[in-house]
Amino acid sequence: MDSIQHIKQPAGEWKLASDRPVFIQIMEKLKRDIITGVYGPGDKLPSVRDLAGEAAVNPNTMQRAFSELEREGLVYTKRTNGRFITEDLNMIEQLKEQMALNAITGFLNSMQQLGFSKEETFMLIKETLEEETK
Amino acid sequence: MDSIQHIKQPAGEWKLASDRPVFIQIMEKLKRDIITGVYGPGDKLPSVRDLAGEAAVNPNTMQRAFSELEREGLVYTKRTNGRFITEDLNMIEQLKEQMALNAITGFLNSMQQLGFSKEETFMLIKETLEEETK
DNA sequence: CTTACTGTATTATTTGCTTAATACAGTAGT
DNA sequence: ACTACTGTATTAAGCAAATAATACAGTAAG
Repeated sequence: MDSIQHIKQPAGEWKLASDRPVFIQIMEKLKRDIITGVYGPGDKLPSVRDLAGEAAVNPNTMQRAFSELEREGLVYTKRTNGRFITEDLNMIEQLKEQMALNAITGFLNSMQQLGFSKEETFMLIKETLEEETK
Repeated sequence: MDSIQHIKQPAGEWKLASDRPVFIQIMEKLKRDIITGVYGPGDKLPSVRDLAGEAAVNPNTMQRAFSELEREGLVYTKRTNGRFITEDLNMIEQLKEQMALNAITGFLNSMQQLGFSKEETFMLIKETLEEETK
């Protein structure tokens, strides 16, 4: 068994922008990966160094993102063994609902600030979705 | 006529977050104010110093926001006299459409990244709007 | 002309994010 | 036991954003 090593899915790209703190963008991506099941409950995560290399950031930056995620309870650490996704299914579900709610209210607020009424916003969304389905 | 001075609407609050560059947030707010008509085409804007005081930021930061807006053509400067909103109605309309499009596509992307289908997203928006109207 | 206001420019300092280069203690597999 | 891997900590450096304190030239109003 000389280490085929269960290579995990690259889990999408890491396209990190420079207009916001990188460690926050990393947190957001990892949250999405948890929500969408790229990483399942209890799964072991790649090491800080590996992920840092994959995302082309400094290990310290990746470490910081994980520290925050751990503070929020989404991952936990086995001392010198590795990091794992929480097994609290409820927490994951709540995370998904909360992020969706944030996206929705944020969007509606933005549109309101631009002067669009609820009806107008609704119609624009409807049209956009219909066009994309074509 | 001793200057009642046409005191403009405070144009909303300045709630600036610390997770993104302040000068960008200022630009966004001013764009919204242009779009929604808080500042009309050709209107004279308050001075850099006044706005900086109102927003509780350094005059340099406000100046930077304006420099960028001017680079984009949304405002223009009369040397030592003041700054004015563009009179190009077309440009303002395009700005509104582009910001709306950004909000919409950004939102739809976010929801997709969270694992929601177009149908689910549509239903969630619909429900949210219906609840708010109650 | 004088005064008070414009936008603009300059220099210095601080703060937060990121990178870099190490180092250390504990664990797993051989 | 040895080796390779964990997470973690430390120190130094660089960078961009923001603040602060000025200064200057042109305009408008008295």
